[in-house]
Amino acid sequence: MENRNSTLKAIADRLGLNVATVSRALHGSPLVRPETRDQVLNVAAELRYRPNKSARNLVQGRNGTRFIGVLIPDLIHQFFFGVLKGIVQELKSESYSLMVFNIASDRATVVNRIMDEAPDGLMVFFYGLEQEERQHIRECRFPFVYVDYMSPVDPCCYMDNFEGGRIAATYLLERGVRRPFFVGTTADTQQQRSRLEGFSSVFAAEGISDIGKKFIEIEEPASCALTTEILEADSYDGIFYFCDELAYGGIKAIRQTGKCLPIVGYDDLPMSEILRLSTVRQDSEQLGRSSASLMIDLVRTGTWTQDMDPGSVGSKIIKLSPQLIVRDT
Amino acid sequence: MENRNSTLKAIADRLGLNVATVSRALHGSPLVRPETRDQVLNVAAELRYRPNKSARNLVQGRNGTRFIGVLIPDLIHQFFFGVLKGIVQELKSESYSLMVFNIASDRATVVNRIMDEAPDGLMVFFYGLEQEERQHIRECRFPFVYVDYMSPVDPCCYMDNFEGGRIAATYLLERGVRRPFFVGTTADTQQQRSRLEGFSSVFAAEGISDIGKKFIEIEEPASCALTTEILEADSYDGIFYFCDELAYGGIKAIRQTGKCLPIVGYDDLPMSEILRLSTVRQDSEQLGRSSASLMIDLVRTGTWTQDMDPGSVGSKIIKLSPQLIVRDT
DNA sequence: CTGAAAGCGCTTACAG
DNA sequence: CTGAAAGCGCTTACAG
Repeated sequence: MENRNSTLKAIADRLGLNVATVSRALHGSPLVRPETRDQVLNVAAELRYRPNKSARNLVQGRNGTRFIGVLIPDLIHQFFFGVLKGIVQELKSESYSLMVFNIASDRATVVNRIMDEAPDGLMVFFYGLEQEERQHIRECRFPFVYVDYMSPVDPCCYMDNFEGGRIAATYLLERGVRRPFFVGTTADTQQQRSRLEGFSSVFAAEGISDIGKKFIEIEEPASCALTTEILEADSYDGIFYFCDELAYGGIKAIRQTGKCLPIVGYDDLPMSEILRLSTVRQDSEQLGRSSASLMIDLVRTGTWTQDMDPGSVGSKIIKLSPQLIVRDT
Repeated sequence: MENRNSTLKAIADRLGLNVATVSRALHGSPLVRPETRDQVLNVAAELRYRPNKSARNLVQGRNGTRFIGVLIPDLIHQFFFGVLKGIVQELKSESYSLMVFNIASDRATVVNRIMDEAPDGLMVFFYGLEQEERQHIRECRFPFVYVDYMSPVDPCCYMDNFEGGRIAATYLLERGVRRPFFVGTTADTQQQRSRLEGFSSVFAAEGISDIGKKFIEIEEPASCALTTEILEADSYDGIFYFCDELAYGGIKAIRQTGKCLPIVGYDDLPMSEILRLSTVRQDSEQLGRSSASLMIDLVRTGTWTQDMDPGSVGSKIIKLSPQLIVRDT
């Protein structure tokens, strides 16, 4: 029950003034007698007057402050922090604020909420969208860009996960691994599939097609337990973890069991350096910056995705490369 | 040069229709002939028509979607991520979006931008506000709450830093420390002052008033170098770091020099567990959740800070306690 | 210093 | 099915 806001008119009536005068008083115009102003201010406070933003924007010819929307899932993954940081950094030199929409809040209505808000652009940072939701977004009346998601037909900024998988495989291969294992997550994402494909392709080229796999929640204990199993079974001689967070569990297991084999993570989170984890680095901040930069470009040029011709989308797709970081594992 | 948006009228004129019809067509009203609708849709696309949100909101009597603003500095500190995560989590069960304002974007205008946006509430998460800026915010026409900042006269949700300092001191004291050192940061914040006061008070009670101090940037190498100096000078027998990120440098220095002394950090970032750092834990997510919850309470009850009487502010102040985590350092 | 009036762009009864 | 009109709450010339 949102109690109806009081209006200029309410204040004016109360004081026997005209709305124009009230408006002026509220804006500290010099064209109003101090006593009048004070009266107005008092009544305004009493009535808890809040100006109607829409009315003001309408008359002033601006469509509200400019802002970019970002659609994310709950901030579950450390990696998101870097991305968000990059976005915020890039946006700060522009006069755009950032509106965060949480897909986990109310999945069914969030896209409508976004449309209501009509952001100047939308950055979609969520892997699990349904086809229908994608289409819905594509039809929106503002530009959008996928962040960390590869789409051949939409503007996007993504990390080359296939290449990342290849890098990990090559590293393990060079360290003598012949029976590789992949520890993934239960979320079947494009990222994971690509990494695994890239990873497999390298081993396949060496005639190694039998890759162990298991998919678990991103939790250190789970990963530690799984790694311990792997170590004890002794059937694999190297592990590629979908992400560093999983690899940390691996490090722990290796320490505990005293056994040793090459492992490689993914992301290069801050703590990986300290743990001396070899990993495939994704520069999350750069991803954020590049995405935001692309977004702003689209907004400035008014490039609605829905009426871009397929040929020109290509120039709006940014691929960033991961990088091997060799440390002690 | 924001090119003026085309309006309903533009479309109507182009087709010799009335704006009402165009409006209906755009909303898929059944009261419009399919052919007319298609024409309208085509012209709308061609003209890149975007409805004026302000006008629509105005006529529909809603003041735009509800959202909470959060004023933050650049996402520089890991700790922020947990807080943000907590806020987003808390907000998701409510129908509020989150608008992020970066104080680092344009310090001079950001408060005005916020006022323009007129959020339903503002969460201020920034330690370094000027007195004047505080006053400005206090006069805003919406409720606000300070996050992780202790104010006796404003709604706020903060961690008890004095107590945290005491906890750290007590821990070191018990481990036999008599010549403590404090490694702080160059940013002279309320947080740091309180921690240091709490820390000092415990040692003072033991007749130890000579506490070494140095203030540096939050960078691992800097902290490592400083710690190395301290270790080599051999004048201090225990170190309290303002935050875990600084303590990590300390751990490194201890490892490198082979010398050893008790150290304690602050925050309990995820990697501290793995590094086995003893630390004073702040539950950043809880801080986020509690702050957001307080914010929503204020918004719902329409509690403007500017007209709360001092007596009742007390109930709008939430103090959260840090907690000692004993590990190997 | 104050008021009456116009108009921002839209939606929605009210008439046809 | 379509149009003419009113009105949302505000700001700002234009008159006094």
